Amino acid sequence: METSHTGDELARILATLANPHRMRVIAALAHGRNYVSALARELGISRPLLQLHLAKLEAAGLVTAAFELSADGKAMKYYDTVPFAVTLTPQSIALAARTLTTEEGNN
Amino acid sequence: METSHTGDELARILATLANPHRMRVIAALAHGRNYVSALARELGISRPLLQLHLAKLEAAGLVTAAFELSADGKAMKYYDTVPFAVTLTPQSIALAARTLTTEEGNN
DNA sequence: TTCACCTGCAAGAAAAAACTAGCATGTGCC
DNA sequence: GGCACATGCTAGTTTTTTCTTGCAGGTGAA
Repeated sequence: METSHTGDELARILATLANPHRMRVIAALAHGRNYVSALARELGISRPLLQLHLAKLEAAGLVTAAFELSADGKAMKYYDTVPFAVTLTPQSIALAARTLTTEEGNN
Repeated sequence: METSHTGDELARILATLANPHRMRVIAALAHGRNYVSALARELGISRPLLQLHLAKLEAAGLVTAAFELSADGKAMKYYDTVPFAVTLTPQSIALAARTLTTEEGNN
């Protein structure tokens, strides 16, 4: 299920996952999709903060968002996890590092 | 080769790997061990900066350091990669998230 | 209309990470 | 001694990330 990532993509994925709040978001969504207000209550964090983290997770391609109308006509934004599988080894890091574009330093 | 990590350990590993310089350090060391001054020249970064990154890599358990005397009696600090293999999936993240200690928010 | 729920956004404060510059130590060699 | 190489550390700046606060919009139901 995993296309190999560029160095920049991998760096972004790792940076995104390396955050307690975002790990908990992934954990919560792994149990099933949810909309942001309910998720904020479940995790005990403010909604703007959760939206920030969800935006980063979505930017990294780790979750997806979908609008849906609830039974009573409210617009709900549902988030769900994207199935991903990334294996980290010194070799996989070395391979990804070849495609890093981050400024000057090529090795 | 991988003992399962706590949430905090995993977060630290990911945060450590999510940096272009440190990815390049891993890549360089994957080819073979090296000492810090030579490594700094190879990567084209300042030695203090490299030392900072090496310290973080070592703190995360991704590289090891060993002192050695060169032929002409100079003390050299050699670094090498530690073989690691971490697989990231929504499920593995969810599992690790259970052991996060980062303050208040338990889900 | 008012209340309770959903969404979005942005400005500013606070905290953490990255990076630079500089000085210290020691060695062997010319 | 002076030069070239190795190491270590720290103080201060810059940059990035995180988080709060507060406001905007919308819906349906009492």
